[in-house]
Amino acid sequence: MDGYDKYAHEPFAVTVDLAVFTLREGALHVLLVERGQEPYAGRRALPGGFLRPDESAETAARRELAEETGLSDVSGLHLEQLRTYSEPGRDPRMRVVSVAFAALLPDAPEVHGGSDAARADWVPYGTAGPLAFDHDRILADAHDRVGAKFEYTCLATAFCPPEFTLGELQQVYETVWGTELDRPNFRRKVLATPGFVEAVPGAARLTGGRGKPAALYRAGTATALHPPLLRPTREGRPA
Amino acid sequence: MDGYDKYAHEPFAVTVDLAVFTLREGALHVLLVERGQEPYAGRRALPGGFLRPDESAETAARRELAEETGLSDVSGLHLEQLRTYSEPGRDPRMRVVSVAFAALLPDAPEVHGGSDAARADWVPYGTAGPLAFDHDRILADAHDRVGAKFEYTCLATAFCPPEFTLGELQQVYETVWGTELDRPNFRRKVLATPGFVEAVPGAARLTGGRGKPAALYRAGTATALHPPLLRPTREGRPA
DNA sequence: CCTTTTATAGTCGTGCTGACTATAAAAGGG
DNA sequence: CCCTTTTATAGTCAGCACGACTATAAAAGG
Repeated sequence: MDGYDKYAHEPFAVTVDLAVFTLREGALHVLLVERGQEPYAGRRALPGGFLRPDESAETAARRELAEETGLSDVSGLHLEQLRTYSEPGRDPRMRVVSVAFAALLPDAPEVHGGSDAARADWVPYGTAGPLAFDHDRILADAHDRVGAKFEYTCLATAFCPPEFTLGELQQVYETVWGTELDRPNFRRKVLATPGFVEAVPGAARLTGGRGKPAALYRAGTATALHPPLLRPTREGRPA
Repeated sequence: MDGYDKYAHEPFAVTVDLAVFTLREGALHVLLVERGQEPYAGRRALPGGFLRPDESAETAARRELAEETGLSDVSGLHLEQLRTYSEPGRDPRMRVVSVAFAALLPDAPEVHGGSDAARADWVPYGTAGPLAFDHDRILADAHDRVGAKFEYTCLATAFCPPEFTLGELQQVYETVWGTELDRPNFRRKVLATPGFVEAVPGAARLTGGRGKPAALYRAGTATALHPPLLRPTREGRPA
C-alpha cells in the first residue's frame, strides 16, 4: 500500500468468476455459460462479470449468482471467496484480474437463460471439456476447496434441502469426494457432532422407494467439525 | 466473465498487501511500514504496492517482499495468497482492490529501510495499534490462516532455520498458537509423521544454554500432516 | 557433588474410528 | 400371505492416536 507516488498505477479491469455447484440426480453439476463471441467463442465458461464501481467483489458475486441462476433470493446461499487470478495474458484482450468464488446450491433450479445474453446450463462436473480462459483451473481449485472444507466444516448441508435424511447427507459427501462411506460409521459420526444436524421431531421421509423410512434432520447451528470428518484412505494429499 | 459488452468496465487500481511474519526472541513479529503522507499519515501499514502491467499478483508480492525486507533471495520463502479485499471506500482516495498475501521468514533480517521511501520495521504482533486502511483486518486474517495451516501442514518449518531442534519447532507452534504444548507428546507426533522432519545424522546443537544438547533436524519433504496436529482445547472454533 | 535444566524414553487410559454383524421396517413378487 | 429385497438403525470389537504423566539421560552452574 506504499509507493503510491513512486510508480504510476496502471488501471486493471476487475471481474468476478463463479463456480456454482449443485447436485442433480446424485451427480455433481456446475453452472456454465456458453460464450457467443471471441475469444473462445462456442466454448463454455464460468459465469461472472465485471465489478461495478460501487460494489465489493462479494456483492458483485452475489448479484451475478442471482442473475445467472434466476433465483430471487440468494441471500442464504453459501458463497465463498476462493482466490484471485491475475496472470498477465489470462485474457487475450486486456489485463483482467478476476476474483473467483465458489457457491453451493441445495436444489438445482432450471436456469432460464438468466438476464445475460448467454445461456447458462447445469453441466455434470468433469464432462465440460476445456473451458475458456483459465476457467478449468479455477473450477478445479473450487472443487478442491469444497472437498477440503467438507472435512472440517458443516458445509455439506448447504447442498441439502431444508429437511433431509442422513442417507442423503451421506450421498452428498460421497458425490463430492468420489468415495464410498460406511453408513453406520457416517451416521455415528454425524450424530456425535453437536450442532451438525438436529432431528425433526416426528417426521420420517416416505421416499416412495423401498426400505425402512428414514428420519428427517435439519442443518444444525454448528459451522465447524471437531474433530474433523476425514476422507478415507488418503495418504500424502498435497496441501 | 460474461457481460463484457453489456456493462462498461470501470478501471480499478490493483495492489498487493503483505503480512510478513517472523519470530524474534520467541515472539511473533510482523513487518510494518510507517506512512509518511495522508491518508493515515504517521500510522503503520502493511507493506505492499501497485501491481505492474506485466506482473501477476504473486510476482508483485514477491518483488515487494524482496524490496521491503532487503533480502536478495526470497525464492524459497513461503508466500501464500490470502484473499482479496475490495470493499468500496477502503481507500478514501480511489477505488483500490488489494490482493493480500501472507509470508513467513525463518530469521529476521534487520530491515534497512528497503528500497521504498518508507521505513519498514519488525513489530511484535498485537502491539502495533490500529493500522491504516483495513490492514488490521487483513493482518488478523493472515494470522488466523497461518495458525490454521499449522494444524494440517508442515508450514511451521518455514519459521525455522535450515537445521533446528524439536524444541525450537515446538516453540514455533506455541508462539503462533499462543498455547503451551506437552513436550513428549509433541515430539512423538512430529517424529511419527513421515516426512515432517528428518534427523541430521551426527549433529547435536550445543546451545550454550543449560541442559542436554538436542538433536538437530531438517525440514522433510512432506507438505501435509495426516492426521493433523490439532490445537489443544478448542471447542467450537469458528470456521 | 549436588541441583537445575533440558532432552528423550516409556506407560497408561480414554476416545475416535474402521470393519463388521445384527435387527427393524418398509416394498415387491410369488 | 409369506418370503425376499432393500434401506435404516443399533451394536460390537480391535487398533490406534492422543492427553496426561513418570522416568531417565546429559549437560551447566554453583
